[in-house]
This record gives sequence, C-alpha cells and structure tokens, in this order.
Amino acid sequence: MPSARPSTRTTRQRDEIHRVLTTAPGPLTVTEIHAQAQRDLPALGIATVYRTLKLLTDQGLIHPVMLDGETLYEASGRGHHHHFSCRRCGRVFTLQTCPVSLPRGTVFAGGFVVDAHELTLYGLCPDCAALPPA
Amino acid sequence: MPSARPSTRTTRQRDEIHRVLTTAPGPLTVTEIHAQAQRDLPALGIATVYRTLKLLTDQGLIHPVMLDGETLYEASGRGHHHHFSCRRCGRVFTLQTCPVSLPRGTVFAGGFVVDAHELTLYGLCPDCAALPPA
DNA sequence: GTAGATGCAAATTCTTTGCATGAGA
DNA sequence: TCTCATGCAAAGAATTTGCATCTAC
Repeated sequence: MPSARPSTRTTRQRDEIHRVLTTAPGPLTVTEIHAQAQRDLPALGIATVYRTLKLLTDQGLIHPVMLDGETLYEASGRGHHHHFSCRRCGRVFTLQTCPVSLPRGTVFAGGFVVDAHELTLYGLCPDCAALPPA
Repeated sequence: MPSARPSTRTTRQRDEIHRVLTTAPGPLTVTEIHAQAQRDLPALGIATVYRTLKLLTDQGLIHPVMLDGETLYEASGRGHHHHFSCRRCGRVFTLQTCPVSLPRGTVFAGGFVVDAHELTLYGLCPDCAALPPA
C-alpha cells in the first residue's frame, strides 16, 4: 500500500502565504495573513488560507502559536526563541534569548521527561515602558 | 458617577462551577466543567457556564489557560506553577517547580520589562515514560 | 417586590467541507 | 490532459446574546 504523499504542487497562493510568513517580523493571525497576501492576490479566499496554513504546518514549514487566546502562525527554522506579549499595546515580539535551562531529556520532579518547552513573557515592550503611566 | 459594580449575587450555579474548579486536580475544559457541574445541577445550561467562567475570571477567582489549542480553566490562588502536557496521553499536569529565573521587573534585552511569564513543558508523563516505546 | 441570573434558542464568529471551475506539470 | 488546488458558499463547531422566566436578597 502506497503511503499518502503530501501534495507539493507549487501555486501562487502557497508561495505568497509562505512568503508573508517568512517576511514577517513576528507571528501573524490568520486574518493578518489573509489581508497581507491579498495585496498580491486580491481574489485569495479565506478557505485557501486555512487550507494552506494546515498544509504548510504539516510540511513543517510553519507552525501555530497559541497566544492570548488567538492562533498565530510563524515560519519555522528560526531557532529556539520565545514570545513577549505587551500588556499595553498587545503586540507580540520574538525574543531570541532563552532564560530557561531545560536540555532535552531533563527529568522533572516526579518523573516527567521534558523534550520541549514554550515560554511566553508578559509585560511592557520598550515603546510602552517609555510612555507615562496610564 | 457610580462605578460599575461587579455582580456578586450567590447562586447554586456559580457556587457549583467554582467548586468544580477548586476541587479539580488540574485545569479543565468548558465541556468538562459543564459535565461535572451537571451532576449536581442537571438543568445547568452551557450559556450559564460560559457566563460564569467569564464572571469568575473577572473576579480573579479563576483564570483561563490556553493549552494545545484549547481553553482550560483553573482556580486561582495556587501559587506560581506551570503545566506539563504529555505528548502521548494528552493529559495536562500541574508542576509546582519553576525552572525560570525571572523576577518581576526583570528588564530583557532591548528594554522589555517582564512582569509575568508562562511556561509549558512538553514530553512524557511518568506513566507514559514507563511504557515500552510505541 | 425587584434587580440580577438562568435556560433556551437564535445569532455570531471561526474554521472546515462540497463542488464546479481553474491552473500547475 | 489530468489531477490537484482554488474560490465560493454552505455546513459545523465554539461562543455570545436576546428574552421570558425564575430566584436571591
């Protein structure tokens, strides 16, 4: 029995959506991705965006990030990093620093074997920290 | 101008939902909360569950936890802790240990002022780690 | 007794799916 | 040409809201 082969046909829509995500400075919402991709492909449908995000995720090219109750997507291959969510302006930033010392295989109290971790920081971004208090 | 006062009327529904969450060993989904509360209040509607979860959240008695794309709720006041999500059985555990050294007010590279952090660990729980590899 | 809370059902919002058409290879 | 992908619209799933009824105080 032949194993299911992932589709790999190149289309303008897939290229564009992938480009938007690899170009973006941080993770984007589905709506933002749709809006930005529509600049080049005005007829792009939202269903195609959802289908493509799922496809690219399956291919490992991008991955979802759940943050503040929303699903954002970002390009893969940017190395280990974390996110900073600003309480004031709501923007999400990518931080390359990792304040967690948890090598793969670390065994935690009680026998939990850790192979990955996700950290989200909350606070004020540089811009908002510089503003006068509300 | 009188400030908006939060509703505080005591009802069986609110007490029950709060009890379910304070009794639970870990965070629960909306559906789990509804099902468990219905044992004592069979007529409990799902809309009331949503409304009550929002209310209790506003009052600071509980708080939502976004995990693996689902919204779970847990009682507040359990001190600083994190979650461990098992890749194999899908269960979510609460860990009291914190491997992150980030006191409030820590200023991060670039001027990000951190006042809180959320960490989720992924791997195998003790039960699953003891099983033979798939 | 009265304002606030509930339960139901309808309305929203977000995401997925069916199907006829369009376009990579 | 021949699939596979797309766009639209309808279908699902999750959450919120309107409204008549009920209930804590």
